[in-house]
Amino acid sequence: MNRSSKKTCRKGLPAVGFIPVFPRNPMAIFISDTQKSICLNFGLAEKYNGKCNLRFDDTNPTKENIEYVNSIRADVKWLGFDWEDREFYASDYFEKLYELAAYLIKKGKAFVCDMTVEEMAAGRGTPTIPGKESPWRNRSPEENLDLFARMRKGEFTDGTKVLRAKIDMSSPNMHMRDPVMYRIMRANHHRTGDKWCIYPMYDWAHGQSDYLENITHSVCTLEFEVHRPLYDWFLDNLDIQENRPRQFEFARLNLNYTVMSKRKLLELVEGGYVNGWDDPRMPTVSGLRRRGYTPASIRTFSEKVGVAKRENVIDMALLEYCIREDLNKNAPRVMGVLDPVKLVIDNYPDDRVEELEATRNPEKPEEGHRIVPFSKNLYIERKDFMEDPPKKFFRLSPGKEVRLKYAYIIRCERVEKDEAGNITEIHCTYDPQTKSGEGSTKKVKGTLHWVSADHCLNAELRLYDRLFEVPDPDDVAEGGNFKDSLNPGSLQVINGLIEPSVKDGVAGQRYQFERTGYFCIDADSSPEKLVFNRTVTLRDSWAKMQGK
RNA sequence: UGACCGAUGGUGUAACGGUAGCACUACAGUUUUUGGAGCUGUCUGUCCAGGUUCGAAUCCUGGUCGGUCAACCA
Repeated sequence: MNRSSKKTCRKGLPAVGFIPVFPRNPMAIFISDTQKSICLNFGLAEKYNGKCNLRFDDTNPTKENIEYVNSIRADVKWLGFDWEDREFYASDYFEKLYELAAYLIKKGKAFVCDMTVEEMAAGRGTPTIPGKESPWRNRSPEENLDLFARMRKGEFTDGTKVLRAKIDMSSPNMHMRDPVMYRIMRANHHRTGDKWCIYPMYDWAHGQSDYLENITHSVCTLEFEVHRPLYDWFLDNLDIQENRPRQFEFARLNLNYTVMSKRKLLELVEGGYVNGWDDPRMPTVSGLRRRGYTPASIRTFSEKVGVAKRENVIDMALLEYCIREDLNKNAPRVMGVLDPVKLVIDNYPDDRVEELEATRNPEKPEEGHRIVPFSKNLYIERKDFMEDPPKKFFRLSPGKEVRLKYAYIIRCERVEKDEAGNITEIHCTYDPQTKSGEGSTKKVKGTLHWVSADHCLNAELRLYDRLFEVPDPDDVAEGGNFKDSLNPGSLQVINGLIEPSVKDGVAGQRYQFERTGYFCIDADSSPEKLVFNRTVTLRDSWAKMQGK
């Protein structure tokens, strides 16, 4: 937002409501413009004590359908916004828009034009060359009114006539060169059925719908900036003085390591590079939802991103920060081993099983604890053991001690290997004096997560990573394609072992797998086959150190 | 070769004409039964040139760079 629009906001809202406006028809809400716009609109309304309407600008029946509307509605609701009973459609106003158009015709400000699409394109000129006036431009208001009425009645075939605003064919702003207001289009509309065979264009319907809804701030993305003079022209020529809506523009959101254009996203979906619009790698609301993002994290993200008119590229790290911040506070902890290696505690009784108390969430002590079974045979993370460790490796290695989280301190005595030299079993001894919570003062540098071999659950783990390997996939070399930089490792499916407490989790339940990352149960999961999506890893300063 | 819009650390975003702040990132220290989280600190910025002014990120002029606009799409 620029200075003046900000000032307008600060002054408070004249009377009622905010914004509205919905693009129609994405298969999914993209976080780039629609989501940002939703958060912005509803956020502003909240902040300035206004109201935000939800309006679908359904002016083109060939490009809209009820599923689009429903998916937008579901996503907005999921984000946590409530438009109460203020769900509107431009099609609610078709009759009024028709009357307003007739008003302009009577004033000599609009005319019916018989040019073909090609003729019109040819006569439009270019930004530097003025266009030519339509030969039909000077029909009388009476004739125009009659023709317009007959357009509505269906007396003309599709594409043979349009209603145009009479403005200025030599304007440097192409949108002011007698823009089309209505076209003839015999298409079934998802709300008005076959009642109409003429449909208003966006520019015509939009501002007038804002006016009819008493909108004060109509917010849209930057590319509509050049439409604003037309937006205002309609209001002026309709002689609207009171309660004039005003259009404000903001820059859409760009994120690195992904693409944001609908066309490219569609290409990824149709080419099978991802599994649909709600693939957890997609920058869509439904994708992020499935990935495990919370509505709160997306709203926080939208706030942190800010609003301005300059082009911007937001670092994916900010999005990740927002979800980690939320999940750290709210996700219950659980232990899960992604790449298991067997660990045997030689001095632990064969048939003994201890039920250990493990903190559910250290950020919320009031949530108490869960029970985790501990026994002689365990699995730990393969990378938590090194036979020949570098310095500063605080994990397990021969002769060294670590704590098994919530359990005991153990010492590695020896390892077994297969013929290829891979470690198959790590043999340890435990110190019975060091049980968690029993006051042992013995300190060790490292703490490992683990699962009990006889009690753990198998689970499919879908490890997601950024979709592209480069920050700006759109920046392609000659002859290249944005898909060239697709990250082949953006989805890795593995089998992991998880502590038994997750067995009753339902789809959508989020956890922190201690020391590894945040995961949520996918919709594909079942009691027979658990499936988790990795939302985001934990920050890993050890990995970072090693990377250097 | 037109019109419109924009330009503040690596990335975003603030600052009635009056101390350039906040967040993310990065780095360092501290703490820790998650190498997580927390806490403390550090680095890096007003596109350029003129002008107005006691004083300019802010106002003016001219450049430079970037974006947008020529569907019966939205």
